[in-house]
Amino acid sequence: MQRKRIENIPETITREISEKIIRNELKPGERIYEAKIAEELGVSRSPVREALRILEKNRLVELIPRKGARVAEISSAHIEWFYDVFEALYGLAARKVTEKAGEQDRADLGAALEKIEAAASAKDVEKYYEGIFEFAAIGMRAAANPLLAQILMDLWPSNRRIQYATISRRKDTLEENAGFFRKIYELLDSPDEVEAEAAVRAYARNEKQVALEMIYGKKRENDRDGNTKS
Amino acid sequence: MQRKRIENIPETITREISEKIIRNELKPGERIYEAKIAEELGVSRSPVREALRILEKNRLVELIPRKGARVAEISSAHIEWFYDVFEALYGLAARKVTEKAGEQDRADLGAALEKIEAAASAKDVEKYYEGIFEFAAIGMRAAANPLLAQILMDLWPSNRRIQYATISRRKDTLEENAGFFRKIYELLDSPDEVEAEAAVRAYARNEKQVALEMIYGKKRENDRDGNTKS
DNA sequence: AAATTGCACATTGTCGACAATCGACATTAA
DNA sequence: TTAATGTCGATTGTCGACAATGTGCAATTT
Repeated sequence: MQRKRIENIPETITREISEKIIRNELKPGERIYEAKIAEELGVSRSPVREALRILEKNRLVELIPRKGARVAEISSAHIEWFYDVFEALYGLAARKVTEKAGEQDRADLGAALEKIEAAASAKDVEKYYEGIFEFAAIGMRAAANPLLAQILMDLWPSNRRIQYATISRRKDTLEENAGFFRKIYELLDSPDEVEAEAAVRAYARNEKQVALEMIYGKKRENDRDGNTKS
Repeated sequence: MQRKRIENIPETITREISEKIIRNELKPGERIYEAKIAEELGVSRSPVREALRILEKNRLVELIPRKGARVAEISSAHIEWFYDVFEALYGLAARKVTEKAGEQDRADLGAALEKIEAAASAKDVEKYYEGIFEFAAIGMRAAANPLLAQILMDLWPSNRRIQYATISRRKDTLEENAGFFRKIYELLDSPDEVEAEAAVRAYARNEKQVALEMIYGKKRENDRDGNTKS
């Protein structure tokens, strides 16, 4: 008997609004009214309120007490802030994975990588995103740090939002990007966790660069990048 | 008239419960009932519910849907998880501070450092904690990354909780600890952000070590699993 | 006309009541 | 005795109504 996980009402509402923000149907700065959402979905305001708190955790909305909810802004500064944190935390995750991952984890990561590469060569963006999500999720499990996992999972929707904004250009760079994952995968097996961390950090910096150039033109040169390759 | 920031009811409740958990008056694993808290404080369950979500963000309680809230566990694994994340994020913050801090920031950091050192030589633990909180808060501002700041601030109560558990032993090591902050402060001024990051990471690793030894003794030498229940 | 004040409306915050769900216990059957 | 099942109390989830607060407009004053 399939004990299907029943989705909460707040989770459903969260997903609903989440998608709209990621797809930019709800614009940055736009007000979100509890009563309006509640009526649209035929529920009371209580679960809507809870959904808005979850969306705040996901950094998709900003809540101001007694003033309400707005769709979170997104600027070049936001993108830098996001990827700097992303780099630090996924770097840590990579180091932990090389230290702790077992056979099963490595096999699962390999399977996810295949999915990523298949999607990349087929230029299937949806499948590609599914793949990197799986890769990340398996990595979280293997890193064996639930606190880290939860922080990163809370941040994932913001990641998707930024990626979505750059989706048109991304179709061309899918295979190049998949290359990062292969490299990461191979280094996760190495005995040197520093190299694995470096690979993930390089990926994060690349994502940041792509997003910034994509959205705000290429107004930033890498003066002193410090990218030491040995 | 001082336009003091008015504290929300949920914030008040959060602080109330927060203190109890940090002081270990509410034990790990203990159930927290919405109705009970609501009655004790003479409010309805709505603000209590919201307070519990905030406490979940602070990692002081764990919420399980349709089952309720429990005081978060605290084990050697939890401590390792916490300080690994702490190290990665404060390391990032340190690097950013060396890059971005202005004159005012550095002056404020210096003032906070003085407070820390004064409290340390007076062996005033409360003042010492105030000092390091200020130091961290100013650092957050100087690092100029609100996302990072918010994540770290959400984690602060967990930090306090772990430190509180080791408070008795800490009185002796206050000055040694203050030394870390002086070193960090001096390196934040150096042009080399890598060294500043390294100093902060060393501090984090030391905190982890102290907490682990303090709470779990040195029982973890040849025991790879560490699962010794009596 | 510009600034200030007061008022009306829109929106969030809080409340008490009811519904849905979970866990423990007792009852029954093998 | 032990395992399965039904029932009951306790607890969380949801609801609609009311209270408190903030916002924008209009009237008033200078």
